[in-house]
This record gives sequence, structure tokens and C-alpha cells, in this order.
Amino acid sequence: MRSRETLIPVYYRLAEDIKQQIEAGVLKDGDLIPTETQLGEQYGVSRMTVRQGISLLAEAGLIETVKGKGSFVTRPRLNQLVIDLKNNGADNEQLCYKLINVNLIRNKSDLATELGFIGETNIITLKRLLFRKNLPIAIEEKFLRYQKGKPLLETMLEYADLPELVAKHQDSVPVRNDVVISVSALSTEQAELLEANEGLPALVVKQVIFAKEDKPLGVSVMVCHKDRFELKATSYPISGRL
Amino acid sequence: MRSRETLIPVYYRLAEDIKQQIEAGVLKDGDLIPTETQLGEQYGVSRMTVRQGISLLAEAGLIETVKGKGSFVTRPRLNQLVIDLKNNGADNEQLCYKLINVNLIRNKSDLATELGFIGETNIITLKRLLFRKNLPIAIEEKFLRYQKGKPLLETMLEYADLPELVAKHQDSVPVRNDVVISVSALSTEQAELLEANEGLPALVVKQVIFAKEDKPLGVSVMVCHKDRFELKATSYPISGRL
DNA sequence: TAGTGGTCTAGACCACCCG
DNA sequence: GGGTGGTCTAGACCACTAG
Repeated sequence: MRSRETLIPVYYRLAEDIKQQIEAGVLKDGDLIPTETQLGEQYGVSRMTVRQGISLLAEAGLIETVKGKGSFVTRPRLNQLVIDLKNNGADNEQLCYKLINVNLIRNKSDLATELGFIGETNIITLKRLLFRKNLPIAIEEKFLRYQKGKPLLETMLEYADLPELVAKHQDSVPVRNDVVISVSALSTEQAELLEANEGLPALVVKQVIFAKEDKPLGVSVMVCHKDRFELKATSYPISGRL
Repeated sequence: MRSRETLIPVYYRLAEDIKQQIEAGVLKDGDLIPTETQLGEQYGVSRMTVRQGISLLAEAGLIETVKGKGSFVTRPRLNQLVIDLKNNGADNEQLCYKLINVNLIRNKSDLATELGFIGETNIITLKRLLFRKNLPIAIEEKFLRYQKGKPLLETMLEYADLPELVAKHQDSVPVRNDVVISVSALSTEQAELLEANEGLPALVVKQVIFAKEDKPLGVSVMVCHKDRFELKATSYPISGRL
């Protein structure tokens, strides 16, 4: 039984319908939704099609299916936040970058160890300043393993973010990205770059990219002027894809 | 053609195989993976089964499928981070809560407006202190719309996080959760509670929970001692489900 | 036009859960 | 044992892309 008059797929309509019922409170946390067979009859559709819709809901975190029992409505886990580091602080306002310096540091195994680059002695460091409306808002310093035969283009240095840089410069495939957000005070040098007072509190975002087996590929430390930069995030689950 | 000797589903093995190839660098960013028909022949399996595996990879962000063209390997978007607010700063160390106060504020429409509770005059506020090893690490203040006939239990006040509290106290279904992370200085009162000096920089995590149509349900503001609390996050895409 | 992924069917057998 | 979701089949038609 097709319903191809409508342009949107049946499984999508089914998922949307159930989502509405959950958001309207008709289906509550812990409730069982109709079985796949029932939904199939209800929509005049085969079970595989129903399952496609169900899986959308499960993906979005609206339901949880349990083998042998059924699919339960779950309160969305709003504590899982998604932060988009790339476009943060942007807000459609023109953000610009200014490259401060690029260095190749050789044979500084102490620095390498500190960064977690075990056995690595050559490290590329690059520092840039982020501006919004001619006002410096953050200092960003990156550390990368040096890899022979993978030149870094000037334009890339200026514009790329850490994951992009790592992807372009390294052969290893990035697999994980850990971030720590903390607070510190501006050093003399940092204060000068940010046109602020020494000792002013700053938001620090430290990011480490790993390949398989916890091999660190790159580190990025962003020191942000407290009054000119905020990190924003939105929870993902419920109004994500659906 | 079944391969039921192995206990794990075929579609899962297929996805795992392709994931290995991507992580090993055999399949690179932008590469086309074999077509669904080819994979079906290769694994001796029907196309729907192949699609199930493919969809796992797409979910994990390892590939992107384009209608009429094929499925392309994509560099994982590591800029999308997942932060688990609930278990943050916990690190298996015993975290405890101390309830400071609970208030029902009536007819303070200015406060309600400030919080975004339009047309609402009765607000519940509750403040608690977070400890780790008897050291105060953060002050958390929550603001909720007051809803009649939904009592708040003492134990809940002390232990629940914001999404949980909102879910229990409100009929409206939470749909979105916005978070802003910033830096501020401790007030006299805050400094006293945190056993720290006034003016000390602090990490501020403000969280707003919304129902449909941007109706705010609850607000939480967490002020964290800079040396006793860090926010940690790990990127999700690549090594998430698969 | 040939090839691709997107949707969908009408079955099947299985493992799991519960009364 | 009866019901549930999990896996899988061998087809089908469609919309889209590209040469």
C-alpha cells in the first residue's frame, strides 16, 4: 500500500507523528509506543518501513527499543551538549585571523614530552590572533608533529582550524578529540596581544587530537578575552535531525 | 547466503571492515566506497543488509552518501564536541551536594522577564553547593517556573540536575538546552560560599532549558572555582557507536 | 542511457522476555 | 508459548547523476 501522493517518505511521516505525540505529552517518559506490527497495520506499510522510522526516533534519542519488550519513550538526555568549536563566538559577525608566527622546533624533547608527542623531537608551533571588528578576542596556539614531505601552506596556517590542519599535515587519521575548558590569568605577553590588562581572567580552551591508540597528533590552546568571547552550545538529541 | 556461524550481524561486520580501512588510511577522505550492489555481492548478502551497515557508517560520520553518486569517505568532523554536564568534574571522585536554600518568589515580574519567563510571576529558586572531598567547588543556582500541583521533594532538590528537575516539575516537554560558558569574578557572597577570595575569576556555565516554541522552562547558573573545576569533553563522531 | 542510492514489500527465522 | 524486536531476503520502482 503506497502513499506516494505525498512527497515525503512514509517512515519519515511515521517518525514525525510519534515525535509530535511525545512533544505534546501524549506519549510520556517510559510509555511503550505501539509495536512494529501494529504501526505497520496502522500506516498500511511493511514492517521494515516501520523499523526505518523507529530507528530515526531512536537515533534522535526520543525512544529506546528493547529486544523482546518494545520501544519506550525516553526523556531526552539534555545533558549531552554539542559544541561547535569552529563557529563559536562567530555569530555571523566577521571573524578574522592574524598569523603571529610559525616555528619548527627541533630536538626539544622536553616540550614534546609535555605535549604528549612521545619520541617526537620536531614540532611545528603556530600562533595566531583572532579578531572581531578589529578587536582581538583570542590567542590561539597550535602544536603539531612535524611530518616530512607535508608542507604547510601559508593560507592554511592562517585559516584552518586544528582538525583541518591535522588532517592536511598528517598521514595518521584523527580519531578522537579531547577538550578541557578552564580559566587562567593573562600573562604579560598575552595581555599585550589581546590589548588588555595583565592578570585579567581568561577562558582557556585546550584541545588535543588523537589518532588510534591514544597517539596525540596535535594540540591547540586558545586563550580568550573574557568580555569578548563566550562558548555557546546547544543540546542535540531531540530537535536534531528529525 | 547466511553467515550465521558468527554471532555478530553481517551488516555490523561490513561497517566495521570499512571503518578499519578508513582508520588505516586505505580509504581516504573523499574516496568512494564500493557501491551497495558490489558490497552485497562481496559479502554474499542482500542490498538491504548492506544499506544497514552503510547507515551505521553514515551515522558515525565516517561517510556521506549522495543519491545517484555513491558513498564518500569524509574526514570526521571533530569540531563537534559532546560535553556531559552531569558527570563533569566528577572523575569518579565523590561529589556531594549541600542545599543552601529554596524559595518561591511571587510577583517579581522583573526577575521573571530577566529569566525569559514571560507572563510568569511565580518562580522557584534553589541554590546548592557542590563539594568534592569537603572542598566547595561550585555554586549552582536554579530557576524554575512554578507549577501548581507539582511538589518538589527535598531529596530531588538536593540531587537532581536541571533537566531532571524540569522533567519532574513541569508538564511541558523539554526540547532544547542552550548553554553559554563564560568567565566572571566572584562576588563577596560567592567567595564566602566557595571559601575563596572575592574577585577570583570563576568559570560560569549558564544553562537554559526550553520547551517548544522557545518557551523557557528552567535556568541554571553554575559558578565554578577556577582551580577546582574544569569542563571536559570528548569528540563523538568517529569512535562513538561503532 | 546506465548506474547509483532512496524507498518499500511480503515474507522468513531468530533471540529474547514474560506470564 | 505467544509476543516482541533483530536480522535478512530477493525482489521492485523511483529520483537522481553523469557521460
